[in-house]
Amino acid sequence: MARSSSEIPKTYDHRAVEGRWYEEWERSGAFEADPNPHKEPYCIVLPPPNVTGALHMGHALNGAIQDTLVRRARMKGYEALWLPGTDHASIALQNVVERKLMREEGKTRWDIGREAFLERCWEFALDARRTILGQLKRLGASLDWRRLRFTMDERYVDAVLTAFVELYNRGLIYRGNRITNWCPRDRSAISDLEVNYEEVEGKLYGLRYPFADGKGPGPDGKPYVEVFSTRPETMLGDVALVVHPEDRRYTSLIGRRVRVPFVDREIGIFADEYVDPEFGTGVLKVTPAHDPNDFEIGQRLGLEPVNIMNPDGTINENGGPFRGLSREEARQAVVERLKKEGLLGEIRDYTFRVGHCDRCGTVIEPWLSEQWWISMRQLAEPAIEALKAEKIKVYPDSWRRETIRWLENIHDWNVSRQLWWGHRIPVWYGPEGEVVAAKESPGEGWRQDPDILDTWFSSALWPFATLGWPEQTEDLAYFYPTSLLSTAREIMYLWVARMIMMGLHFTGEVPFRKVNVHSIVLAADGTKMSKSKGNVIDPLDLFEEYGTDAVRFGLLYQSSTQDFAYSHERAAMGRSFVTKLWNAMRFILGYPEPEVPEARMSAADRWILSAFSRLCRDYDAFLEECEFSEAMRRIYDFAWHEFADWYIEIAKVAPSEATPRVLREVFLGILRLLHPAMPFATEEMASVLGERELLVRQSFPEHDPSLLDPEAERLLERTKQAVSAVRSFRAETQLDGRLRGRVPEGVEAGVYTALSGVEPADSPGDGARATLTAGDVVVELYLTEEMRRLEVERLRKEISRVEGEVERARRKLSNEKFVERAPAEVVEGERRKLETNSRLLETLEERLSEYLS
RNA sequence: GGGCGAUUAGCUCAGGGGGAGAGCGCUUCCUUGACGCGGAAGAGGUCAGUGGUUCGAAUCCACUAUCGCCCA
Repeated sequence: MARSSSEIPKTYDHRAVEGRWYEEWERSGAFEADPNPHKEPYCIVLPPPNVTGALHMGHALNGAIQDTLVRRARMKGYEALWLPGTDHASIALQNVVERKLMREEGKTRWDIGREAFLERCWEFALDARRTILGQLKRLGASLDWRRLRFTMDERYVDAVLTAFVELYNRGLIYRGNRITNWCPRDRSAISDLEVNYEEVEGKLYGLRYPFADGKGPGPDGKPYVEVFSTRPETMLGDVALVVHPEDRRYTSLIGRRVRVPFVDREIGIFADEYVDPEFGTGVLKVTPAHDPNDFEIGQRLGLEPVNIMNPDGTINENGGPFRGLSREEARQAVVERLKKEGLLGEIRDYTFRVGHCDRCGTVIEPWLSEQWWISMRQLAEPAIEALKAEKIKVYPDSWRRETIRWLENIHDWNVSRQLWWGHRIPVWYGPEGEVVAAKESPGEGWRQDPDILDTWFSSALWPFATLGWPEQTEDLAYFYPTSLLSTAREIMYLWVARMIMMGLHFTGEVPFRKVNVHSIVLAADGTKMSKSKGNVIDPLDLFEEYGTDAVRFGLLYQSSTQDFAYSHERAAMGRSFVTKLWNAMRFILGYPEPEVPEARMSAADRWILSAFSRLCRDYDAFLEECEFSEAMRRIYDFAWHEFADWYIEIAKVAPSEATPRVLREVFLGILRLLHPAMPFATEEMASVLGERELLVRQSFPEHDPSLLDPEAERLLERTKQAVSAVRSFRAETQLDGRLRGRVPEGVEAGVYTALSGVEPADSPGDGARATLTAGDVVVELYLTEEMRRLEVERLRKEISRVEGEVERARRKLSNEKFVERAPAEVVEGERRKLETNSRLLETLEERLSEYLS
């Protein structure tokens, strides 16, 4: 039921509206989607947020993007499913819970044991999940909540175990003793992608290894070999020294033996191509258990690694006198004792890069340990093919090529973690030393592997496991492959590439047809938002202050391929836009609605309908190509600067019989187009306007070519220019009063007269005449005699401007090569410009000479 | 070290071979019955620099500088 405008407040009150509409949408089942043979499917799976934190600006942006696409698809008649879920975030959540445990009870996870610890994790996860899901509702996310998934759900766990067992049985998963990125605090391996390298200012220590073979001093006459290293403590695990085979300085060293101080071990000196003769002394120490390159050298030389460290980063029994010390203490102690024994050489300042744990910041130890690995080469091949063949489109495309590059250089994936919160590896060790992979224990006396899987192993199955895989469900058949995945680029490798590989492996199809890689929302100062910098904006605060739609619009408006700084200013812009629309609605409510059958349309009516129809076409195309920023710019511009600034003004002063209908129709069209991006405010406005059906269920406006009317558009364009010319004239001359003038040719007379306020007249009488130019329109105003001098001045200025135009076109056209090689329409355009400007110039000069005579 | 991207109005950003655009900010005017979270009219850019390709370059190419982000 429509209300009259006087009862409606001047501003839209988001606080009173948003919650109500979300409930209404949910109640009416607007977000529910099920296999429907009469409709085309459209499906997006929500990148599952971690159950560790709250909604941040990145979630808000990505949510706005996905919601816009899903709501649009729904309105376009697709069976559109946006599937919600959350991720258990193994290492991240475990870290949070461990810290909490330490803070509140002073205990570690080992103090309370695996079972009790997992209980705490569950408690925390369920609680955090409630928070973040509630926040997604605040965002307006049109998710089908009946289908909520969690990576630790029973069914999901089954999918994870099924996938592991299948890969294992195909020989794609193997166990290997290799160098891993070890986090001593977590006491777990982590993946390459979870290591952050940072530059640190450190030292390079000269370490001296005395000869132990009794063959006298080295080529430099010294009784030892000096080697430079940033990590003296690792010498305890040295198994060899190496020099470059072509390094003449050291040829005589090859084959000799030296003593490793403190641990009573003699090691040989070998040749290996890996050595950089330019670095340090050109001699390298080899510690295979604590460096990936050394590990490889050790293998080439056939030497047993010596592991000197415990899982917690302390020195183990192989470290001789340093046993029990931490890495840092051991370094100090080794250096001191070397010094005492005269085995310490030069110490230099040295900057190098050290890996830190992505989650807890601890310095990563490259450490030899037994882990489960997935061979990636075979899995990557089909993914590379699919990306090359563009079976998956990526926006922007540069990320498709980046992902291919990464896949082409892929390393095997370490999937085991020595953590507790997550999917326990379904490998069982039998009493006779058997090893099998199975979802359940093969029987009495079998022991399950204590490790769990990398979180990304389970996330890699997300697009199909959420739809029921490994069962061949109706959902899976209907909604898979999904339509699109929207994500931040920082997880392209970590997650997206792996979903593609796993999707192709387990279902034979790509998991999604499109990938949208969205920008990063930076803080107002242009740097990354971070808690430590204190520049984080909480989207919930913005929702509260400006309204959710305003924030969403602001985000989409700035979301192109570049990262962007988001500030209150953008949200304020969105809010102003909502207010503008709101007041347009109030105007329409108060606008009379005479019932005129077969009402004739004016040129202005045809113009706005034509422009609207073009908007429908362009706006939809931009959304299709994930160009959200451009789409928002278009509709903002149309709604504000065409519809409100001009059409509403025309409706006030020069309406036709059809204007009430067109006014309402176009405005409702704008609301429908905008609904996917700004769901709450548009739904509210449609309701206030008395729409019976919820906007969320209405259809998306389609481009209607029969409404295109280039002639009406040209006519109104000229009329607007003429009106603006008069307004400029008024502002410049400060002539506020009534103006008379001839109605220019080629404009819509009624509109021009009403909006310019120029009273039509046929002649200037005794007075002066002002000649204004507006594009190719000449506007004549009749002025009093006193205005003559002013007009002479104005005319001179105008003439010199137009002369410039004529000169410019003439120069271009006199360039033979231009006429010859430029496209015909460009040349034609210049000719037209020359012609109209010449005519204009003639008119202006005529006027001037009249005045001067 | 390798790769990718950016450098456009005071600020935040679009655009992407054929006369520089938006929002905010700034100036002047407006209590016009949709809207001051507004209206009208303005001011303000050798589109980072240097070469090149082209009839024509802010736009394409190369190099340089500065700043990001990825990967070693």
